[in-house]
Order: sequence, then C-alpha cells, then structure tokens
Amino acid sequence: GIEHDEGPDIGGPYGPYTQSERLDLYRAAADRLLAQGDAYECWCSSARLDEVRADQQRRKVPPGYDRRCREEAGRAVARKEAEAEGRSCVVRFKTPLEGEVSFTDAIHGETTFNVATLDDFVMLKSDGFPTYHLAYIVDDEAMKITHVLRGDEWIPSAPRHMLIYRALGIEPPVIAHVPRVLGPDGAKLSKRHGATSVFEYRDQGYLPEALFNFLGLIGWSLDDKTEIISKAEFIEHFTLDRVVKNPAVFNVEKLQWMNGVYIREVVPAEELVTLFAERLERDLPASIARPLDRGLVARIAPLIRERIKVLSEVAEYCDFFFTDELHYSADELLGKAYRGRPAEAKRGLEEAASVAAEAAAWTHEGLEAAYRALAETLGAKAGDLFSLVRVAVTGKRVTPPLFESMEIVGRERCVARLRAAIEML
RNA sequence: GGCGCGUUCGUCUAGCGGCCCAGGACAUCGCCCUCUCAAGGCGGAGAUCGCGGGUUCGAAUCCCGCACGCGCUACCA
Repeated sequence: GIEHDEGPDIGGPYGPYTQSERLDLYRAAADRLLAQGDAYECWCSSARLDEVRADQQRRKVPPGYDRRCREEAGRAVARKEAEAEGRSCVVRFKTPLEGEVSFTDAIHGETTFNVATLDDFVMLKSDGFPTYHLAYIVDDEAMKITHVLRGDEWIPSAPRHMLIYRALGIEPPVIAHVPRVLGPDGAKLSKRHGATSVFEYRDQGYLPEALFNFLGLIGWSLDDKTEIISKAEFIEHFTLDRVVKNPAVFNVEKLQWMNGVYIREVVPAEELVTLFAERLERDLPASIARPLDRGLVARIAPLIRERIKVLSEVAEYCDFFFTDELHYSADELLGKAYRGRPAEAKRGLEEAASVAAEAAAWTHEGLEAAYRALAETLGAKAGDLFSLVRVAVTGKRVTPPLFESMEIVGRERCVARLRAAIEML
C-alpha cells in the first residue's frame, strides 16, 4: 500500500526513469569531473586489479586501487596495453590524498571521515554505465530529490558521495541511514526464515495495513505505548529523529498478533466479507460451486473474525458451512467424554436430532436453551453433549460457536448431519 | 588487515542527568470468563540498561577505554 509519486512504471515530470536512457547525463557529469581534474581515466585490466587486490590481501594491507593511472606516466603505459588488447577505460574519482569530509546524517548526526582511507573508486564503467555512486547523485539532482533514506550499510560510502557533491557543486539532500531488519537468528533476512518478499506475506493472508503498521514500528515509534497506528497517522507524525540506530530482528509473532487485531478490530465488516470471500474462493475445495454466496459469507464473518490471525486460516475454520461432505472418525466424534460408550453417544445424538427437528424457533438462543435442557434430562454435562453435536454438525472439534453455526447451517442440514453421525455409530 | 556502525526484558521498543531499584507491546506462565477454539479481563515471571573507568550531590542517560556483534572494503547495489 505504499505508492510512489513517479517512476518508470507510472511516468512523471522528471523522466526518463530508466538508467539506460540517461547515459548521456552520467557521461556529461563524468566529463565535467575529468575536465576539472577531479577524475581520471583508468585503463587497468580487471586481471591486474585482481592481482593488486590479492597481493594487498597477502600483505595484510588495506585493499584498494593502487592509483597507477592517477598520474600521467602510469596512465600512458596502461593505456597502450589496453588499446593493444582492445579494452576501453573506466572513469575513477580522484580522491584527495588527505583531509576530512563530514556530513550530517538525519539519524546518526554529524559524522567525519578521513579521506586517506578512501581509494579512487569507479564512477563510470567501461560499458558507459555509471556505478551507483555517480548514478544516484546525478539522478537525484536532476529529479529534485530532497531526502535520501537508505540502509546503514551505505554509511561507509557516504564520504565518497560528499566528495562528488562537492566537486559537482551540488548541495547534498537530507541524508539518513536507517537500520536494517534482521532475521530471527540475527543474520540478514533471507529465504531461510521464510518470507523475504512482501508477496509471501500477502499470500499467507497478512493485510497490507497490518504489515505497514508493523514495519513502521520497526525502528521507529510514536511514543511509549502506541502499537496500532494508521498510515495517515503515521504520515502525520513520522520524523527521522525518532528512528532508532540499531538493527531490529523481525518478530513474526508480533506481526501475527497485529494482523489479528486488524482483522477483528480495524477492518470494516463489509471489507472483511470481501476479503474472506476471495480467500475462500481460492482455498475451498474445487468441488464447491463458485462464486460463493456473499450473504452466507457475511453471516459467517463475525463468527470467525475474532478467531483467526491470518487469512489463510479462514477455510479450515468454516468449510462445513459450504459443503455437506464432512470427514471425521468415530473416535473424533466420541472424543474423550464418550470414548468407549458409543451407545450413550448414539442416544444423545438421537435426542439431539429430535430437538433440532422440533425446535420451535431456529435461533441460536433457542437452540442453546433446548440443548442445555436436553443435557440435563440425559444427565450429561452440557459441554460433553455440545462437543458431540459439534463434531456431528461441523466435522471437527474446534469450530466457531456451535449454536450460531447451527443457525447458519440450517435446520434441515443439521438434522441430516446428526442422523449421519448416528448412522456412523 | 583497514575503516565504520551498533549495544535497554527472548523480540520490538520508551527513556535524551534526578519522575527509572527502568515503562509499554509481542511471546511466555497463572487465574477468571467460557459449548470447543479464540477474543477479553486480572495477575506473574522476565533487563546487574554489554564491561571497566571517569565527570556529577546524582548516570541507562555525558566523556574515555575495552569487549562483542554487524557492515563496508567490486567496472554490485
């Protein structure tokens, strides 16, 4: 539910938005830097670069480009080799050999780096495409971007960016490095932990609003107690200075709880009916005719909305409303209460069927009263009798409230199902 | 190897010098409610605020050092 204002897919006033269509812009910026003496062409082969790196590693020396092409002499040699081999060059930034760069991060505050630890990084690749460092700065300037928010793994690159901004005479935008979201094991989110894509959460039945709320509260908080917050409130209150600096572990259990809250308390009833109907049409056995009866779904919704946390649970909770094909065993039917006493169970079911057949009004209140009375005359515990009826009518031991369910299933089908249970015993 | 970032209950977080022998939420445990399951109500357990020094009458909050974790160190982003 996060919408962007412009982009390659929806257009906008600052296109083109595709990098391959903006190559001239990057080239122009690189040329300007070249002309100013803030950049130089590097003709070194990747094979040589690999060697240099391997050697540095061996000598336990900080890795980085050895600047052979930084001076005219070295560059001439490299160029000759390259041209003989038909290779072209890259453009590297000519990082000052000493001094400091500092910038203010909206979350981390003022940070200063010693430029001596920076090497001469590539800005324009030999295929004419820019690296991220050049690309985002050129694009953001052209597209009038005001804020750059990115993962904090980018912090070490920021001083390079400051050097480019300075050389290009661009006023840097607000920059903020946000902490990252980790998997339960403290490592970065990956397939191992299941869902790494928002679509997986959508498929499991998490609502966009809930996921938005949850993600919004990872690394940011409104105060010391707010947990449920709408997108509108979020937009109204969000400030970068309340973003935390430390990484967060993705707590799926809390997401689950929050999704449950949205299902039972936040999403409007009519909307929920649509959501449930769509989900049921997808999850219920193909043998059940589509489209599903929305009126029926609407009656069921209030019964299950407070018992599920994710939409994927809906079908297993209420399939018996849609089909008469119930699958349960005699063991399940008898349960603990009637184990070894099928005759008693049978008697109870027979009486229950009569009560159902003869009940004056087919309402859950009336049914409940009648069944409580029946339990008493049978000398059975109400709960035990109800469980018996529950399995007979729904095919399972865990269901929405029994009498409300029976009211919806209807008298005829309930009686038929009770008789089927008796038959089975 | 170098550079950088981070460190409050299991997890997400509040806290920005005294209101904190640290508050809320999820999870967990117990009780209540109850036709099952949930939901709900009440209550409990759970953090020597990474460690060690300072500064101060007073530090989770300020300063320094260390430890640990993570990141970056590509003609990737």
